[in-house]
Amino acid sequence: MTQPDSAEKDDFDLRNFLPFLLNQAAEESSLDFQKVYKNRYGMLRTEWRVLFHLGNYGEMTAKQIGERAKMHKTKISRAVHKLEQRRYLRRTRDENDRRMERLTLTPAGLTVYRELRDIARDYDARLAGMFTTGEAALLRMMLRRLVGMD
Amino acid sequence: MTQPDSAEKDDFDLRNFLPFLLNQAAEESSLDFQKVYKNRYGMLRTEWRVLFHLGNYGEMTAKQIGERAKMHKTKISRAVHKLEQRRYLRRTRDENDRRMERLTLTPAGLTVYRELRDIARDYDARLAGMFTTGEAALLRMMLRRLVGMD
DNA sequence: GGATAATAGTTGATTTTGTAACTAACAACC
DNA sequence: GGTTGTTAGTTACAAAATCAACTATTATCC
Repeated sequence: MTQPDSAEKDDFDLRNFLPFLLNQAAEESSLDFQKVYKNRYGMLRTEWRVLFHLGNYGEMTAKQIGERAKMHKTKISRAVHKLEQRRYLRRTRDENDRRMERLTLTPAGLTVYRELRDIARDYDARLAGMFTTGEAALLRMMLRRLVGMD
Repeated sequence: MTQPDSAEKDDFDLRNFLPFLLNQAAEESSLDFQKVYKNRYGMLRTEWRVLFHLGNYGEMTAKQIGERAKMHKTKISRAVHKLEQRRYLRRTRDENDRRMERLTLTPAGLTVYRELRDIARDYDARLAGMFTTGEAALLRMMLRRLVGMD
């Protein structure tokens, strides 16, 4: 592993490249939590995202979830189907605009959501525990800014 | 979108959940740069990652790349094949241990690497420009810690 | 030194994602 | 009020990721 670019100065360092670091961190930070909803509930990432949105925000349409989660509508469509099959959510067509349907969690879905939410909360605390309170707050703030949430 | 959990206090906020935020930020921050290597060189994410590792660190084996990039070996195997087809890299079997092969960029591969590296550098600067110098440094530090790089 | 286990990398089958075309319902415009 | 354009969501097909089984080579250990 010699530097091929030692002649020209290659001051670029992949290990500090933000998109790379963010991807690594995202991957790493999702892994343990993923095991829970995957092994315990047989859910995919797309599915828990939909579940979490409905649990956290309440009734939403597929469109709205797509906007908030930045997920493509086909992913959502399929996730909704799976969650419906498992009786975690119910869909009711909007009578004012019959193109869209209102999605809500069933009691069973809400139970699962609450369980996963509690685990998520602990998990988040564990991650945040790697930093001081101020640092963690700053981290969230910066990530929100990167995402355009502020 | 009413809060279904208003009875019990649901102080969990998906918008501040670190794994979610990290995923969003990673997605967002990869998108623009992805367009470059995708549209301009027809490369996949896996492929530019391998290319960047070889360009940035010099000669490596597939195994080593897998460890650093936390990519599964099948992904790497396929990415290496593609890059080889495009004559961006060359593989030579290690004579001491004939199971592995040393991967190096060809001059053509190095040229592409340098071009993408420069774009990456600019792009990174643009992202970092959303924060003060100190904040950006802290962000990188925190991400590295999350990834277990420190 | 020969059997057994481990390692580097590949291949094939399955699952998941991405892309584009589609249906159904509504909106806008003339 | 009918044509044209948009929007919500689905479906079909192609591309890519995941998982398990495989080959070839080296290491271990009796």
